Amino acid sequence: MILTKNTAESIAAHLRLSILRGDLKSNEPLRQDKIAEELGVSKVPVREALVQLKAEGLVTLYTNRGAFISALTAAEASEIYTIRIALETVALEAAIPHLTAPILMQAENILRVMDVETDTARWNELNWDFHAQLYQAAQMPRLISILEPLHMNVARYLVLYLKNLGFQATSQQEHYAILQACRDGNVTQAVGLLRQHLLSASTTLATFLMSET
Amino acid sequence: MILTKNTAESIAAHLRLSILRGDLKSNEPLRQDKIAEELGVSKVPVREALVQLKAEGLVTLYTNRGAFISALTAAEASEIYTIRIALETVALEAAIPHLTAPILMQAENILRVMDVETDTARWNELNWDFHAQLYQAAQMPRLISILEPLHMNVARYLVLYLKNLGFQATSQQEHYAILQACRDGNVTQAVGLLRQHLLSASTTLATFLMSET
DNA sequence: AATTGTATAATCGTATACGATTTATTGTCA
DNA sequence: TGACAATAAATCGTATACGATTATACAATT
Repeated sequence: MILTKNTAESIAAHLRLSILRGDLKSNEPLRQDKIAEELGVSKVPVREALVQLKAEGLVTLYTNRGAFISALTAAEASEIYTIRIALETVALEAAIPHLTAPILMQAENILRVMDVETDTARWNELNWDFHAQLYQAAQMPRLISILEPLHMNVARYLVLYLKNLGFQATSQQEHYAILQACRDGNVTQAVGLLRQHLLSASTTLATFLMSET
Repeated sequence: MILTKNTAESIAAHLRLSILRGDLKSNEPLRQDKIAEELGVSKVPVREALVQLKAEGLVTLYTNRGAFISALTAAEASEIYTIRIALETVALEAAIPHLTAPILMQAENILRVMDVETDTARWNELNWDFHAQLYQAAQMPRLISILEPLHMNVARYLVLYLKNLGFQATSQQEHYAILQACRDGNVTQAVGLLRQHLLSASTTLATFLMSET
């Protein structure tokens, strides 16, 4: 019943983290033999992992040419945020009635850790943890499984921008505001704040991607 | 640059169609050896196809136990429709300003074919073709790639219900109404009609899934 | 009769091997 | 020198083989 991680899933998790952490950059080729050798496995599970990552949009597969880290255009980033806004507002709206004290406490704890986290990649992970912590109360696992790869797709670019400015500070203010609205059970305000939060991240990323040629 | 269909993708397409057409029923096991033998290939590409279908939610993989056609509970079906409503209304809204005469014509042609189509499985495919025809004008490929498997997940159950009642007739009326609103460029009405259209399908499926014990 | 244990069969997961395709390199000719 | 063909190298895609895991059948025990 429990699905123990097999080799392919472990490889996928490893590659996912490498992409999120920026160790693997956009358009970089992922050589099956090389990955297999590095991890001490054969190509077959590596290929299965790549198929999985392709479904998540993190890599692009070209037949007989191999796998490459997907690059995001400004238009694609904008599309992802449009989707995220549509889905995350639904998730939060559905979640708020089911938020309990322990959930809110845990969400706040994540924010407190983020306040003092200096590693941007780690901060990025915690960022999603905070959002996911709230959304999971909606009891919509498929919705979350759709959101997760969308988040990762933009997060790996945002992480490059994080160190630049006061993005993290602004973001944290918005997080605390959203959390407070959730505590108050104010659905309209919480959803509105979340939309603004995502929109500001969207424009930040858009300008960043534009500047990159 | 062009991605020619490799063996795994062909197998995935074949299995997808078998699931949609109801040849493979819920909870039915998918034996890798059997599929490989039937299609005259080895297990490796079959496994890659199964990983792909798992990502689409059509099959569930248990480690060392194999693949099974995913079964849908009433709650999961409801969740899928919640997601679809959120995304498809966004898609239609974004699409309407870009709808051209040829697109509208093609959409109407699909509806005309559906009017006289007796094979429910084929009708089901055309149903998605109609919606996708409109959505594609939104220029949001990732949104459509998310919607497609969601549609297939519920369509394979709806097809069982189609023959029963005047579901198809009602559905077609709604389709024509949506199309007309699109022609008029009336975004509010089109989106409202679409929401109603999906909601009625959702309740239809919910009652059907409830009746199945 | 129900339950536990064991042997056997079925099935899965992955390493290895090899042919097919693409990419890089070299060499030839205008 | 530059374009282009031929060859070599790298890489991919898939079949085969085999150990590992799980399911099944049946005997032994309580």
